[in-house]
Amino acid sequence: MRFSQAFIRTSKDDPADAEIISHKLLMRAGFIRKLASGIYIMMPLANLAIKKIENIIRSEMNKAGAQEVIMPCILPAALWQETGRWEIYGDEMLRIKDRAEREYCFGPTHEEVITDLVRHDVKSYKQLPVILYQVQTKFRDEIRPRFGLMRAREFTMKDAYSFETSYEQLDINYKKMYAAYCNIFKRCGLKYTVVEADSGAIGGSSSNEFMVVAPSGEDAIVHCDKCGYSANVEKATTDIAKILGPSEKPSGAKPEKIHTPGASSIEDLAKFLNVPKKKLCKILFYTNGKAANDGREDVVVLVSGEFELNEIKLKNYLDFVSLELIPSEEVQARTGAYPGFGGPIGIKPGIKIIADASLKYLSDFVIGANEKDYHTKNVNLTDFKVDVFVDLMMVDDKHPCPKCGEKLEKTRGIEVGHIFKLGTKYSEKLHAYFIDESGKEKPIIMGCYGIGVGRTMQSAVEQNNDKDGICWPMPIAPYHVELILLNVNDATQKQVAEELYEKMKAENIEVIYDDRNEKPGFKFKDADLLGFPIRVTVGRDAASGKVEFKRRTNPEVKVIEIKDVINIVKCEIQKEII
RNA sequence: CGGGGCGUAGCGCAGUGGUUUAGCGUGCUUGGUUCGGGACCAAGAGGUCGAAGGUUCAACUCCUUUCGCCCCGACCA
Repeated sequence: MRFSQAFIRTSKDDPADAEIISHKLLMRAGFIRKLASGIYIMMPLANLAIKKIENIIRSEMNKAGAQEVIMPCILPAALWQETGRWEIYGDEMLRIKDRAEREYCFGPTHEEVITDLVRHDVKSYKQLPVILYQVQTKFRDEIRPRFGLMRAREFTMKDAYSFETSYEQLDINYKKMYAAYCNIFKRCGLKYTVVEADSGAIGGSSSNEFMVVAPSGEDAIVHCDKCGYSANVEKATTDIAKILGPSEKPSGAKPEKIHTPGASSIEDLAKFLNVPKKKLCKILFYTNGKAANDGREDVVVLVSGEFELNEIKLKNYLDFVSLELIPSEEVQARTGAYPGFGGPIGIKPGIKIIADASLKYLSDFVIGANEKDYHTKNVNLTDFKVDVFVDLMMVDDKHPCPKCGEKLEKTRGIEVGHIFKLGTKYSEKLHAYFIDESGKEKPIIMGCYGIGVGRTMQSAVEQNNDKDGICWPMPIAPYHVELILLNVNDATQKQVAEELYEKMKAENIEVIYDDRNEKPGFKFKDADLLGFPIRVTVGRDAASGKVEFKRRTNPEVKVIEIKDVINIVKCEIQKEII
């Protein structure tokens, strides 16, 4: 491609509405343009990178035995009504009507469609297992789109779905997809980590997220360098026993009210009583936010004073659409507890008491007495009723790894891929059944596997840039080589550059040739901003048969013989494309 | 949806109730000089000041409504 003819416009200024570096760079370098909030145009350069990512994905999916299909974007309401998600999906689903007032949505995901397809075409165990995938546009009406392609409303997703006759088969396919995903992100040149994730609303027994490590990531993750344990904080846990010590037998001492004036926080109380936080119990009051006459549900939550509550875990456990703290002035009336000095003894009947798993390690602990300025000490689990114990603690980077006890590291990540074991959630609702060897009808077991394509591209930029611009990893770079003619008025330079350009094209080298009549500095700045991995500069040494060779990420400039250019370039490209 | 901010030339921004012709930088066009890290000179083109309504002798400026965009939160793969 000749730069002079390319549809590329770069800018010196950061766009006003971009916040993170990758968004700024993609805008400045002319890769993407915003059409509306969360809706972007892929310019030619972005399209080239996207297509490379898609092709890496395709090759790995195909290698893993998956088959590509293309499902529609416009999906009829009826299917979604069958699974109940027409209502559940809520405002995030973009709904439309046709001229006959028939309802459709713009597909936010495709479990319903693919399951519908399979229920019609698969009848026998002999047709299973099968993995189908597509690379296609999704629309999710996000409450708050942000950071360019990171959280767009319209975006390209590779979504795959597996169908099996047994959980053993599902495990095999899940592992295949896991491995394919590792290959995909590795081949894209990304530094990524796989974390245990909460399967959340989609359900299922197991779920992993593929995270590109970046400080701007929207997800917090913990990682253990020693054993490799990695998890989203939504899901992560720790070695509670190691922190709280082995559970001791209750001493037998009777619960006793103690005066603790003004000590309503765990901090104050620990100081006032001069006891470690792990001898204290924290109590919190949550609600689903509904009105009293409209299905309101209030719950009491207990956590060891040593830990913070992880609201995401709590919300997922409760399956509340909304989780809110009960306003402190209403706590007493609604739960019977005294805010600041609340305790589980004396809670109104009917209010569920949920305890973090850490409570099992507590004995003779201190908790509020439901009376102003009083706590109760020597409390044990035998002194009140807990409805359920659930893992609700929030992991911190001072906590030990739940698997090996080493200290956990906390980082942030961008979720570029997510894989789930779905089980029979959709097959049962949509009646996607098969006949097994013994002639029995059974629901098909399913898995689903997604990759955000645009997000993957932007993550690559987020992870590979410097003060001058983007540094594309070779495998997904829109062009491998930028060939720069420094002075278009110098006949020798021009001839050398033109010949090199033609030769590179003939050798199928992906090259963009900066033949514009611009000053050298201007071209260098553009080249750095655009960030193609190899720069070949035809300048003053052209007369003596030499040009310059430079890698984007290496400041060193090598002067090489013109006759060697093709070989050197090809060699550099080859060694970085897996 | 709550809180905050912003809509003025392609982009980034200034600006003011009373010079009737709305500015700066950059980008764009033309001519010339330049040519190794975003050159210089000159001449140009480009705006219903987001939209609608109102107040006023007079509105880009004040008021109301509305649309759009960004940030924080809630929420979400």
